[in-house]
Amino acid sequence: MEAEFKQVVSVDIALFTVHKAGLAVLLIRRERDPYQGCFALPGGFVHEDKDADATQTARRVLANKVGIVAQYLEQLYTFSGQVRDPRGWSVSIAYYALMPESLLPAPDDNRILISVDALPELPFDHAKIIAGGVERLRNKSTYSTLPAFLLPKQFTLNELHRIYQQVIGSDIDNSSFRRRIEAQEMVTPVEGSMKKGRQGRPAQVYQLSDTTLRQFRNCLMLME
Amino acid sequence: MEAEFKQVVSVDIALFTVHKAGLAVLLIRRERDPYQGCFALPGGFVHEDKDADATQTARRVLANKVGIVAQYLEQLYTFSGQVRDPRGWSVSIAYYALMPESLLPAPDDNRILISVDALPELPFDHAKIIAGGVERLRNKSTYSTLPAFLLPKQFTLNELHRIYQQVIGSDIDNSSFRRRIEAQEMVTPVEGSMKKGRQGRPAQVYQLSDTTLRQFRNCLMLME
DNA sequence: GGAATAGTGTCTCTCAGACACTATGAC
DNA sequence: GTCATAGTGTCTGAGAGACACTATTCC
Repeated sequence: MEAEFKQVVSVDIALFTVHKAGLAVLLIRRERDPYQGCFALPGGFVHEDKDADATQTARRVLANKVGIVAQYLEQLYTFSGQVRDPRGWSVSIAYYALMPESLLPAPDDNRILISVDALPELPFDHAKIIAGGVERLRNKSTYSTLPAFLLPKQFTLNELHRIYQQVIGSDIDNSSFRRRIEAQEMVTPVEGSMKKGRQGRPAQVYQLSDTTLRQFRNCLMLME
Repeated sequence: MEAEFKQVVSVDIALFTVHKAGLAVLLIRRERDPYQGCFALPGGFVHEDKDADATQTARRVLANKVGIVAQYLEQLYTFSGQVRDPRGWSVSIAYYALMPESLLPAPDDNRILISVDALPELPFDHAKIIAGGVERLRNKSTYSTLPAFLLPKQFTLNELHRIYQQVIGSDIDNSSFRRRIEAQEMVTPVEGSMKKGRQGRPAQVYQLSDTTLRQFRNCLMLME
């Protein structure tokens, strides 16, 4: 009786990073049919026995297929229906994740970073997933420090400023940016830590404040 | 081989309306186990043969169990895992919907409206679904005309003002509110249509502008 | 000193909240 | 006229963009 209600459920993840001064997404070559050999988002089936919930599936896929633990992972939308997969009715729970490029394994023949402004044609709903992820990320960037997860844990304000501009794809006034970040106490200075570049004045090093990290965690907790 | 990957997938809907001057959600008495006889959100299994996708499942459930066509329906979050349902590993795609109270069937023994501030204990993840829906609705109310879907298609600005206040649960200055609504061209006046109350000056009748309706539709389309 | 990067001060314009005001109906 | 509801005008303060300015390092 219950068997007739069961569906194939998978998870797909748009992993974003900033690469070559712009927002990019990770694509991997598909090992199996359908679309074997094509580039697509990393994804996999939900396994009742291995995964406590779908978010764990997403973490398992990122660990196995990309070899990372994501700095930030958020559920995006669930796509479903008869036509999205040639194998028939299916459900895909889409996630997006953020990582600094420095913590990603080097791209190779089976794993590439592609600018979100120059995407090839993609199988399933993957183009929609990426578009939705970009929109959510850009939107959240206007009122939170989400792009900080595209940097290592410690960063300077100018690095954060640059990554914001690369995420939203347009310029932000540096002084307005600093005012906003500091007024909302989104970051805390790392005492005694200054970063020297090749030239110029050394910069104060910051990290996300406990308050900010707690907010991101609560925001996800509410839904899990 | 594929059978071991299949999951039970259902849809649950938090249907919001404004009732007794506050935001309320519809609960119906469960006809079957588990939790038979308890009040819970309307929901049902996805049927491959009847539903083109999960949003269609949501519409079918609202039609069958509540007898309505929702003015507004949006996917909220997908809950999954071993522990959320006593029958075992399951997936529930949660939606929220908005309706004017005047278009809902009268409450009875099996169908009640409960203030979101005075919820009883609820089965499954239903408390989380409602909390998530309330948060998304309140959040979207700060920058869109979403609460208009809690009113009939035509309304006066003061009716809209009242429903905003009831949704967010606090007062908004009337003149700021009108400025905002008119500046962003969210509504268009219905020519020659004035609404008389029992007393006082008659009010201009408005409806959501085509631009606004298109925006809501696009926002959903991106994800479907 | 100059070039490069980090960080600040200040002006202006816009917009939201507060709240006093006017307008038009029923009685 | 009063009461009730609809709708407007105006002041003020907070915040964003523009942009000129100072600060600290390497060479």
